[in-house]
Amino acid sequence: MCMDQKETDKQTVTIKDIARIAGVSHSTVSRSLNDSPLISESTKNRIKKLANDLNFAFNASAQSLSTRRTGTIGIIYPELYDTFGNSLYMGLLVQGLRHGLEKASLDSIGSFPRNHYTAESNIRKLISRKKIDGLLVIHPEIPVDDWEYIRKSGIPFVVLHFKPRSFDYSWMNYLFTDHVTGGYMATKVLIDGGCRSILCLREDSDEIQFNERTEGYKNALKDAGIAHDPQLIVAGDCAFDFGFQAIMDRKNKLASFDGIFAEADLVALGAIEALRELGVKVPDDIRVVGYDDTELGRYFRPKLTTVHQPREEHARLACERLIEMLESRDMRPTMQKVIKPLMIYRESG
Amino acid sequence: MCMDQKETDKQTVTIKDIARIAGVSHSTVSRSLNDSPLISESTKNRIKKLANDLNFAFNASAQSLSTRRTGTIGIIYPELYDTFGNSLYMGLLVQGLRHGLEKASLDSIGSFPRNHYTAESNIRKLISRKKIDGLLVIHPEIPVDDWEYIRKSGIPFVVLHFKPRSFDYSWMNYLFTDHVTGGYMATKVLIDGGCRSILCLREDSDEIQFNERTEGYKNALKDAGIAHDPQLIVAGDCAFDFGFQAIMDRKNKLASFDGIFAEADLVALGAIEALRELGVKVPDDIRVVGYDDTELGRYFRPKLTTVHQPREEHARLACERLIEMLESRDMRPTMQKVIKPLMIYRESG
DNA sequence: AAAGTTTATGCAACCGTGTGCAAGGCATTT
DNA sequence: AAATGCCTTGCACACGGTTGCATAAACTTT
Repeated sequence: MCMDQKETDKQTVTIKDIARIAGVSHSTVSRSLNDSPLISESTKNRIKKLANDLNFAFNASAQSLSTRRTGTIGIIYPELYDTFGNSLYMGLLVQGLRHGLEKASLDSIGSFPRNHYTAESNIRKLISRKKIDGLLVIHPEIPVDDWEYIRKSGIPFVVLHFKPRSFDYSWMNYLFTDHVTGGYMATKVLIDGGCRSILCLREDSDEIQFNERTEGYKNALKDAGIAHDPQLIVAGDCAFDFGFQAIMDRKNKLASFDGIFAEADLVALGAIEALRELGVKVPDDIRVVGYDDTELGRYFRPKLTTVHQPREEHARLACERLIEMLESRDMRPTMQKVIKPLMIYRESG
Repeated sequence: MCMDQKETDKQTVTIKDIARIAGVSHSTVSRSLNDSPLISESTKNRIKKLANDLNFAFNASAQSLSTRRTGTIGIIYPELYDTFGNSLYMGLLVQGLRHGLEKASLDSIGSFPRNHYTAESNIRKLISRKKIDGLLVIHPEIPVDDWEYIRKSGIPFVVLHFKPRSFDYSWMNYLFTDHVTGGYMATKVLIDGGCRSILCLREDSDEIQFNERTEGYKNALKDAGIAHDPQLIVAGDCAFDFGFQAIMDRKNKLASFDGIFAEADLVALGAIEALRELGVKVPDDIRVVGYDDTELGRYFRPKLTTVHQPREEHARLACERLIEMLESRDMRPTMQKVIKPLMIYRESG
């Protein structure tokens, strides 16, 4: 009597349904839809048309179970709200990765290394439960046992942006930025602009990338024959307030430096704001160079001279290599790139 | 002789392996690990211990195929790089959602509504292929046919932040911000501060949320008995440069307004920068109020007075409702919330 | 025309897990 | 001692696909 029930409850169509309607076996349907050369063109076309008419779609779970391919990649990246500058950079990088994966019809599960609530390893869970085919890792703090697990699992992966600390990455496929060169270039800009005493505002952590930036800073000074003054290196957390406060703390000895290398754009902007309030002109009195080339630096006046990390290129290359690994199953570290950053000359430095 | 082969190639352990080793059937293992009351405590414990020793993990695909549950939620959200302000807001919101889902052991696939390369609908694909159990939608531009598809599919979902245009959302579970009130509050702050001619810098689109903000602006003027001057509403794309340029374009008639309501923080900051260059004091000469409470406004001087949207609360509530729907299968729109934003009083307005 | 070859299809097993139902074992009841 | 009932477990099928192998049909070759 009531047809609604049947209409509404209609299960989604499977290859068996198609097989029944077309009067063939479900194997034939499977092969047809997968474009197997074993099936005649005429049958294939008939089946394909039918599948299309019925709005057929493969059941991803069933297909994965059978093929051992999920069509999903895990992207491990840090919480966004750490620091503002990073959050944007990270967002854009992940965005780029998503696009790269999309091109190959791959979905992406975004995740943090550890579960926020149970301290369980999200990475292990995704791998062991076979939810993903591969991994893109962008995180400064992957625990050693997770690295170990990733390695043993043999899952294809590419590491981006953050060099693993306390774990050997020489066998991995990776893509980093040469922050030594970045720090060097930034400092060089200041030196070339006539600065002789350069304040370095750096992140207060032993994250490799910041150490490298500082190393580049020191190298540039040395090459220019400028004695390195440890007093001029100040550490804090990479945020606007650190830059602002660092300058305010020194308002009575502003003459002690004539340039500032801030290891993050946001810190540079904080410093500039403080200088402005103190009536110091940037870049006329003090030059300032940032790092990261977040959109921020383009907006504010004076426009920020900064170091650009080529995130689009990073994202593209990483996806390409990962997809290659998925297909070839060849995990050898054929991509170990350390990309040189780019100096963006604007007004502040 | 050579055991390595066997050790290395060891397939992942399945419940059948456990069954064989424990000398029981795989059903017993399945039931034990799922804590079925049908199995005796002693057997359960034995099996669980064994599973643990063997590092067993369920195969997600197999489990999904059988249970029709993937444990994965799709999050549809816009490209990050649209406008800077939005990108950050979006990132934080998505972050909050991830955390909410994590609490219930749900993974999340992030996606855009349309594939960037093939113009195919990512939403339909995720649903039809049964890759996800539910959907969190944060996007101003979901195509009508996608909405239609979502509705027919019967999949649980919650809409956040963007009211669907050109599609009836009265039957959906949603969580929006009351931007009329937001616009009203922002404008009221200016009026209370003594402003009588308020420039409104709005997004040049017919996105509902911006229309609402403008509506609130008009309402506030009306309530204050101020005649509304259409000349004072200027549209542009919500970015720093729009705010900057809008002021620069009016540098000869700065006396024609004494307050600015910018419908996005970034626009407000652009305007403030322009005013600063023109020697106009904020808030002494002209008051400025922004919208969104992106971290930006906290940093720059004068600190931005702005309208805060409670994203943490949005994220939490949305996840709770979605999880509830997943469990109860009751899709009725019991959550239709329009949350009032919060005025953040700082220095600029 | 018979044998051989190619092409197209179906059968059945498999991927790893969940679950209704039957059945065996044991304790309790009559 | 037989009947009853509960607790525990296994069997077998289902979930929706893929794929090796057998086989049937069509086409060549001699």
